[in-house]
Amino acid sequence: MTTSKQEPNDFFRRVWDVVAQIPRGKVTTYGHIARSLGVGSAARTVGWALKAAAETPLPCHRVVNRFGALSGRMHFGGPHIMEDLLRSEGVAFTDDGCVDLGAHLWVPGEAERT
DNA sequence: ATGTTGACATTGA
DNA sequence: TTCAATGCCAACA
Repeated sequence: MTTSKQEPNDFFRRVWDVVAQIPRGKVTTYGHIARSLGVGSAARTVGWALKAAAETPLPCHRVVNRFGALSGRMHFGGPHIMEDLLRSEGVAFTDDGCVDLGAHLWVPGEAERT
């Protein structure tokens, strides 16, 4: 008790849980994560969770916006960090500098299919 | 304490 | 078809 409730609410934890399940070389989008959580519209909050996840061991660099653009690359401590990380994992980029979702888009739940 | 912003997405007109 | 408004949750001013 006491007070301490420093840990974030379940929402953040759920987002982190999904992000932690993203396989290497794959990427997912905020909307798919939000949908997997059951909210579907809280994509913005998912972004917040990722920002918090920036200080966690979660592969937040595998999460991009719906266009496959590395929206949060600026929060990694370096604008090229995210891109370099994804490339290092075997992710392909388009001429637009976005991730090839058509080749690396991973959806939560599809992998849980026992 | 309240209001606004923010790593977005979806729906409505 | 394209443009605008709304929804969600948390942190910051």
